[in-house]
Amino acid sequence: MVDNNKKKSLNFIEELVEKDLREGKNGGRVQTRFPPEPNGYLHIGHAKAICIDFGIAQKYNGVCNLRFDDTNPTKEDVEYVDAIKEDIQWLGYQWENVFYASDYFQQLWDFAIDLIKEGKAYIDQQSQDDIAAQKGTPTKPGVESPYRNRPINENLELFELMNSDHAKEGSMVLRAKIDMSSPNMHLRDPILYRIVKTPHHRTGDKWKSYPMYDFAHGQSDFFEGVTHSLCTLEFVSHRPLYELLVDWLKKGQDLDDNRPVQTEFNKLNLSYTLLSKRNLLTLVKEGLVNGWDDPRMPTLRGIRRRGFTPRSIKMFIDRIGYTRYDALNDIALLESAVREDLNATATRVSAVIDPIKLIIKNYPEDLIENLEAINNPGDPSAGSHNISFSRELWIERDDFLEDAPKNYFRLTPGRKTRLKNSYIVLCTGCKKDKDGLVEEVYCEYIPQTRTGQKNSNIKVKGTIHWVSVKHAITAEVRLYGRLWQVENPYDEINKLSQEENISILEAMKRIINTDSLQIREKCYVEEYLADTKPFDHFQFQRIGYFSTDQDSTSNKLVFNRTVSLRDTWSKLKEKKNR
RNA sequence: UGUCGUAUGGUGUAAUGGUAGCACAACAGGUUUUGGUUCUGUUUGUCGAGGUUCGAAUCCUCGUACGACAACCA
Repeated sequence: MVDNNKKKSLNFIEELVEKDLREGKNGGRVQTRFPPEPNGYLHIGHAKAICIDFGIAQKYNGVCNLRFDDTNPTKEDVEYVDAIKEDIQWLGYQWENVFYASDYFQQLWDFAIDLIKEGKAYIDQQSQDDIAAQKGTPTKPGVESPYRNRPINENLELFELMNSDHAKEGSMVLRAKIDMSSPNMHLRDPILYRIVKTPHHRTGDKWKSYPMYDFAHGQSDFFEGVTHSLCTLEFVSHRPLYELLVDWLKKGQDLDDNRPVQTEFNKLNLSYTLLSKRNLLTLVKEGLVNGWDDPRMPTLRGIRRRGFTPRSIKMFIDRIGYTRYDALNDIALLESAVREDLNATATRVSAVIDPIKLIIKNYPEDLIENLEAINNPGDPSAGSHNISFSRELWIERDDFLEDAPKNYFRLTPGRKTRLKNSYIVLCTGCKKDKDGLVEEVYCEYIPQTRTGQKNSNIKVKGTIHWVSVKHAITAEVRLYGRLWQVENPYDEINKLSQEENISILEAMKRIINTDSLQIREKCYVEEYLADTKPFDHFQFQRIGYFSTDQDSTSNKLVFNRTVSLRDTWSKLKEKKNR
């Protein structure tokens, strides 16, 4: 254990686990599971679940298994199974075993037969609509199905039929006989099995009927020996059913020992971010983004491509915590976490993303100086690398202003500015085209002011970065902004589509930020970046943190902006303008 | 009009009947060859009304607000 004086307080789940351990429950065993349905890519909301599922097991010397909840073949695919595994491992977690709910299809089927024999389940042959209508509403009790008291033998026969070639989708379902007037909708004779004729990605066409989530989940937990079944708050109302089915399964034996207990925590909501799987699918299908791994997507693949690190995601999740309050977390918290991580680890380089030429009039035409650039000022062990300096440099258009206010610390005629790692220069003027757009900026360097030289300590307010024109490598830089214009896109989309009677897609189009991707094709980066590999992280000094894109090659470098640096200067400007 | 759940600064989260603390954000200042980092300081909070108690964010009562639940999805 790390010796930290500040005791970090436990979240309510850790407290529960410690209490169970103290009381000797389950023989001191802790077992969790991460149970995704393989029907899409994992997103940052799943990361929160992954961190608690695997984290609890790690912390309490337990086991965490990966279980694919693959009970609906119409939505699932192996493609997702592999992607999910990769994403979990990228986050830095490793499961003990991989299980599939489909491994338990036979056991579940046998259990269902037991229930039928005990008179606890029956076949309903009504239409979907009729069943829904009889279900009542949260405030009105339901009505019992006319098939509810069908003889057991008939139920058994029909259940067998449900798994035969003669089964017709929608013709019948198996329901639990519980209580149609329960205030809890999930207890109003929930459907246990339905007929699905789509082949399953693992069991092929062996099964024609598949268990519903509620019939598979708790039982799977029980079969595996899960002690702590952690899930999100929307399953709170499923818990009584979960418990009832486990009771039925255990037939009253050892009721309290080695029984999986469901505990719910708040799912992740992030401002300006959409995390609904359905809606994300729409984004991809409609081409509103460039695939699941688009750096604007909240999928783990998107986030990774954007340049976020596993550590930053864990830091973020650790900070927002686990509670039972349905919070909306500020995206700024995630950004601050990645800045903190990258600030400590990213190599500082120079890149000019809105170039304009700076000519040092009094510097020899063909002189090239080799200068040293510190890799990370906060970490001396990170070392340094070389950069080339010459008469013509690329600088940011922003870093010159012909008519500057007095608090502007960069190039403006008559003022001195430091060129990072190099000389102090005196700005002398610029050349403009016929439209008044600045084409070139001129300056003179001041001798003996280079880093390490005798006049290098002259006080200058501003320092700007640069890249030598002769040595620069052209690169493409992709800048990302928020994908959504509103703080809570999910709510807004639903509200819009309801109030204005438009489709979800239409509603999405209304609030999407059409300016969320800005591609800068002609940027200049220093030679040091020539052999960068995809997913490398850098700080482009004075601009932000950037990550090499997966499409980047030595012929065409491509970088993604992960997040900008904190920028008190532009904040200052904004305030003035107001 | 039911059941369940939740309310602590702008956001999130601690305090487990005993000094309302932390992170992010914001603001002010110092350091700085990144208007970055870092350091120092500041502002802002217990949903309301009663009750129990020497003492309540915490326990009780009644309100209020918000969220979840009516897929042959998970």
